[in-house]
Amino acid sequence: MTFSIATWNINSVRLRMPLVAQLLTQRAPDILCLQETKTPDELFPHAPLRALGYEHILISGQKGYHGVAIASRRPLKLVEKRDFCAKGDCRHLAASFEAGGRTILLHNFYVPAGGDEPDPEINPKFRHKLDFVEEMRGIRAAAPGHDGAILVGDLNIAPLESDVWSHRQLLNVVSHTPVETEGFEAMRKAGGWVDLMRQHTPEPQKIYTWWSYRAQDWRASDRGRRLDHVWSSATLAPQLAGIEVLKDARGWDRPSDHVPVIARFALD
DNA sequence: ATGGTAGGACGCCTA
Repeated sequence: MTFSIATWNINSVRLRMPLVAQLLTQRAPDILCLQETKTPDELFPHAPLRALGYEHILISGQKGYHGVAIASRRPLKLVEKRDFCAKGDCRHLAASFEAGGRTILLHNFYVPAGGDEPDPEINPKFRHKLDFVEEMRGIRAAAPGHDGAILVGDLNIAPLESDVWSHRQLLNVVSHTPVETEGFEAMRKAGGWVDLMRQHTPEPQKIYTWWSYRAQDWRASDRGRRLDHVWSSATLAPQLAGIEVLKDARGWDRPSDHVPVIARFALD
């Protein structure tokens, strides 16, 4: 059997529910992970997701900022909503589900963007981002009681040179500074996670999942970054059948500045 | 070196 999971920073789930419906209708992933839903739980748009067959929905939302959600065709069990950095932000959901006879643990993350100034001494938002990534070391790919784990989300860091349009020009830009990229890769490896997008599309091929709203012509200038990620435990990495970055979604009507990433697994 | 756009909520913060 094949199993697919999509991740998308949607930048307001209420405003962009028509785009979510378009994605689900066109690609029908088994599970959709959303970030930046910007919607308190009591106002989350359950009905259109259920109507499309996504009857199992977990949400962690707050008014105006952040917020993550998981919508699934198959049953989900809530495992954890962890309050990273104890700020009360809604930036994490963990759930387990069954696929191909395996019990899989899924983490959905929205890592803080970190502000503009890449100095933790003068910018508390950057300090928060570094602390958050450090705390993610506690999230392990080897999960007791599970046969494998998947971690997706907007991690707001582009770790490799080929994850940005210009490594040299972004070295001092938040999302690609050495303190972020080195801490990020160290955290990923310490947790036992495999970077599935790079397993499927090795360096030096460029991968971008985000293009700024501020570009005059995002497609022409193509100054993108890979801020969204799909990781798995080593137990699931050999089953990866493909990864697709839906660049076209950046050109949809009133788009998010991030595009969906869909991973497909072939589970026996 | 700078400013550029977008969303939530309605002044200004965050991305």
